[in-house]
Amino acid sequence: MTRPELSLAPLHAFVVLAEELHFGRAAARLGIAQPPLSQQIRRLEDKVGHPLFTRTPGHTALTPAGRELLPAARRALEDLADGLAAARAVGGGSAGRLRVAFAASLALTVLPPLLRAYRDRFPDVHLDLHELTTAPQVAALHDRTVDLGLLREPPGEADLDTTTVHTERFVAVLPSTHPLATRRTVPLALLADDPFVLLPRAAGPRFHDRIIEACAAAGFTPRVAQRAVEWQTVCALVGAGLGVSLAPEGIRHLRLRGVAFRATTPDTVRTEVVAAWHKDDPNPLVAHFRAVIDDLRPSWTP
Amino acid sequence: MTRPELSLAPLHAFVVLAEELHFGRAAARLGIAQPPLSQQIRRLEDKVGHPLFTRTPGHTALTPAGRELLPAARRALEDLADGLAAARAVGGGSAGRLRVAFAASLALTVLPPLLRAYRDRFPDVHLDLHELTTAPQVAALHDRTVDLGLLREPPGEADLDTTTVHTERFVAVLPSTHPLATRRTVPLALLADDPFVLLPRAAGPRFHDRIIEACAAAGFTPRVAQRAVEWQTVCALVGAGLGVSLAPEGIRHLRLRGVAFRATTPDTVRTEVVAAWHKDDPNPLVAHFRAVIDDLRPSWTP
DNA sequence: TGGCGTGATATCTCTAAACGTATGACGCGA
DNA sequence: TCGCGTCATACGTTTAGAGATATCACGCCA
Repeated sequence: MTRPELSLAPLHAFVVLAEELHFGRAAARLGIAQPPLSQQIRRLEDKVGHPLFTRTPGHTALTPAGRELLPAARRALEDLADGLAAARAVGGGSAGRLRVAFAASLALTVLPPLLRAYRDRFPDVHLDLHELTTAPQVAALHDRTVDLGLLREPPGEADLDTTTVHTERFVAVLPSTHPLATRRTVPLALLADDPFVLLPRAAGPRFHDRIIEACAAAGFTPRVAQRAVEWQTVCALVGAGLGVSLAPEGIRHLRLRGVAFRATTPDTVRTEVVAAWHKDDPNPLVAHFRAVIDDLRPSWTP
Repeated sequence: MTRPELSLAPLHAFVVLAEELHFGRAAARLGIAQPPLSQQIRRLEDKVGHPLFTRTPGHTALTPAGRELLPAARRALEDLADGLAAARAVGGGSAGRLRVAFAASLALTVLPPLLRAYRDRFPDVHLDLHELTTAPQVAALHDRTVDLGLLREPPGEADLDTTTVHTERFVAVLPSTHPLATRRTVPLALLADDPFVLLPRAAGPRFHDRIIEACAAAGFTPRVAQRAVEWQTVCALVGAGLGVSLAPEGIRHLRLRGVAFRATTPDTVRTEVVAAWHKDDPNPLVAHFRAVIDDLRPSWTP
């Protein structure tokens, strides 16, 4: 790439003159007087080294050299105008690409309204969605393969900022044949002797610990009979009678046969859905997504 | 087309910096000090309205907006560099398109070496060749659908300039059975009583008149028994015994069976092949073609 | 032949910005 | 904690060129 020999202003004048083929009218369209236009064209011709127009009295026409330069000039001007507009759109956050990771269970609850609201406001932003559990999300945020993550419980990493999207109560997941399934609400302590089906702790340590804490507060340590990586599987195992479980309220949307979801007491035990992003990420799309979260928060936390 | 908001110099700096991702090295490549580069980039960012680079100590990187602008800037710079080079080539006459008309009979004689020499010297010039008789050539030169014409006898038009490419003697075209075919040279006067086969006068009035004049100088007016639009046909008709003809020496190349070409006396009667072009045509390709004609002229006029 | 239209020229002003030197801020690694 | 690398800032100089007005040159047509 070599140093540019021309400037855009004279090239614009050139293009306009090539369209008008009349110095007076072209100057008017450019909003300048006629002499400066003559000068600009002359300077341009000096730089090119050859005349670009033939000026016969009463008729201005392009020379072959001018005809050769015209399409290039036009393309360059259009490219730059388009590129500038695109850069502004991206810079202003009204266009671009935002990479969002989310925990699988959120696809049933907060994710759809969030995406719909965001898309309504920024239709020119392309969303790359990645379903990931907590640990991979943190890693992805770390090496910048993802701009924003939606996960259960704040990850507590120094270089990540978070905001709460939503807090949920826990529900007890019971086989429908379970004696407690006849009650509307289940005190946690009554589950002390049941075997538990839980997610592996590594998938989301903080969330897992929250469950253990809740049980501890109720006076027992859950006996884990089985682990499964997805809520779908956890609930299916519960339905098969392998045990009970504690799950965020949103899991109710799964509606599996043979599985009952019951509110638990005390209802002080809650779990958070949070958004996380790289601290000081200058990407305006991230800020916009956060704004959408802030706007929607009241709508699902009554 | 709207007024350009950017200039090329800063865009060039932007592209170089985007390649180097290092202000010091980019400045060195641009041949300037580092502070001016910082300023140019800052001004550019001000115009765009958003940062184009993230400057974290030890690392300079493109922002999404910068990534968006980069290809447009690169394309614009390349387009203009290419366009400028092309315009210069065309303006300097080393490239472009030259439209040449020629009389059909010249395709056998002067045209091939002329085109070969021209093409050797200006390989990037595209030649549009049109076979036309004299009158259409003059018309085409007039409305600029042709840049240069090659024809027999100067057209004598006020707005056309001409140069002689070549002068030729006339040869008698005889059936090989004709009594005069036994001679090496044929005095024109001996053809006084033969019927003539000639081109239509309208195809090239001056050339036609030249033949009539030659006969008049020999003391007779040719009796035209037949007209034909092409030399090929004229000679075929002569071979068929419909008469004799007078033709420029170059027609010998036709070499038809049953037709003899014989030199004529007096040899003062000659015909000119001329090139014609619009007076004051600024097209350098025309000038170059004329130069090639001038260079080649000695080679075929001994 | 004298206006009219068109473009070129002359001259002046003014500003943006290109560039340099000197220096400051800041994180990072020894 | 002290350099070092890296980029930003401050400030001054210089220049290209964009713009204006006034005027000239020239062909054309009434």
